[in-house]
Amino acid sequence: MTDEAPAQPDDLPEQLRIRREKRARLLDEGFDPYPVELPRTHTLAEIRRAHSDLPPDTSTGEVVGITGRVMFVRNTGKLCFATLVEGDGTELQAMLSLNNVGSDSLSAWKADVDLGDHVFVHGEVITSRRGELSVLADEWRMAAKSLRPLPVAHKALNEETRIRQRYVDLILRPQARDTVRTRAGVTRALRDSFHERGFIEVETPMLQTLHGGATARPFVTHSNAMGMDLYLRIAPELFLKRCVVGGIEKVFEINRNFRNEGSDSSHSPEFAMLEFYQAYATYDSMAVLTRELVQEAADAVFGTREVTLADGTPYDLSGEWTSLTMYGSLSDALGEEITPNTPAEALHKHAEARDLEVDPKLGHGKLVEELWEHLVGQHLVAPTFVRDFPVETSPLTRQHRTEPGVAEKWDLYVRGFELATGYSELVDPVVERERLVDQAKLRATGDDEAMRLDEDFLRALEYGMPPSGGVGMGVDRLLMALTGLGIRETILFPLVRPE
RNA sequence: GGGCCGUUAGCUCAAUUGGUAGAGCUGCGGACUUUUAAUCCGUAGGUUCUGGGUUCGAGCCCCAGGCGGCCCA
Repeated sequence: MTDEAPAQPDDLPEQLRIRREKRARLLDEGFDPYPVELPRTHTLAEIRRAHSDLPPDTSTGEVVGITGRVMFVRNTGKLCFATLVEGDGTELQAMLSLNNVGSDSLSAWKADVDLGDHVFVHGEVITSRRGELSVLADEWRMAAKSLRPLPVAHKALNEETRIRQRYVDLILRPQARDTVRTRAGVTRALRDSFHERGFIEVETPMLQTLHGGATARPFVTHSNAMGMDLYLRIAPELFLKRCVVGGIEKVFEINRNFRNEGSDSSHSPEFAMLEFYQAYATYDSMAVLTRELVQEAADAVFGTREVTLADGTPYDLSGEWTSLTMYGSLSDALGEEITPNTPAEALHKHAEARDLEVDPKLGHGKLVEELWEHLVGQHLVAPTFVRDFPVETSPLTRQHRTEPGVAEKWDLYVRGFELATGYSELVDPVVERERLVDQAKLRATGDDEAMRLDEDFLRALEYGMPPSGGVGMGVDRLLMALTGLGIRETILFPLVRPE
């Protein structure tokens, strides 16, 4: 007798112990609770499709073998009903009668089958007297015994359990299943849209010796073989630009980024990112392409650009989307003109006047963005492009062709959050080096989100990158925009602390 | 990082001022050959997140911690 022994069946909660006993009893009686193969002839959906309009109390003469998870059981003395469900949520009723399966088999059904078990049922397709399409069993077998009771099907599971045990969420909640399919439909639609336009999909490194392409803290890991630290990428940008240098003039990547930050309703430490670049495009043409991508995804998944969000409210993604400028809309919000020449002190006073706490060390560019986000961005509901950002916070973006002090960069806002960002890319290697040297200085003063100077990236630019447009769009956020769900619902298995 | 709220049976939730921890569903036993979250009768199920403290007595009050949610930075 040892204290360290793993939990014995006797120590388990009653309902878990009983299911283990049922499993053991099946084995004792010579029935495999987890058989390798079962003679399934039809999916439940196939039977529903083939017999969609049978009147009540009909016998079809068609004999089938079906499988499904038992979600409801209604046992009576000599006639048992069970609702079977398959993975996509299709339900079909199984009926087991004393006359057709015999008393031993019917008793075994009542004794051994629990909610959540996978079962195989062989029999004739019929409708019950109430008209329910059913398979009237002449034989049943356990397909996979479930050892854990399912949570009550008609009460909402709490959010933590839904995320920690997504498999249970998927079993119980149709919307959890729908979200998986919607997400797959969206990534497929994105790829289709790119392929139709002649873009090539690439996969660039996630393990990087130098992180770059965004301002964010990276996750650091270590390569034993190389004897050096490596970074999980915070963005694919610098590699995709190397692709454009190399002549892949329409290129995209859909893959994971990692940022060493906390999570909330719109942030996750790992998130799916779409980036795409096109030679001889500008931030104007890329804005059009971005809108088309979102609209085509809505078409493909929902068949409409006027989508319905999870809370039932409509959201219109159709037509042209409005544009405004960052400085212009911020000036309107403050009631005073703000330009790239407005001193940081004046911006700090505006922040103070509005009880917006900001780091006193922030310079002009970050202050403008903070103020704009707070006063304008988070209130934008309809899809809106906000254009022409401060140059100093946009180190990879080309200076505006006519407006001094701003960069040809837009952010796309949807329902108050940033969905995508687009640039006319900075391709002059000399200017790019100056910008990255400035970032390195910021880094030296303690800004650990500032960019690193990537000599190989600069070398690539020195070979000549054609004028290009580029866009990054959060795929999880695209799902949020289309469905109204939080980011932790759009990600199948979000990061959670261990229990 | 800060503030607030939550954490109780397999699941969803109660529990008055600090005084024997309850319900529904689930489970278990029984009845029932047309049910639809079947119904009816009976019955079991608890380290109240963890560790300290106050008290005659703590699910409840105090301290520290874990996990989660919301708001703020």
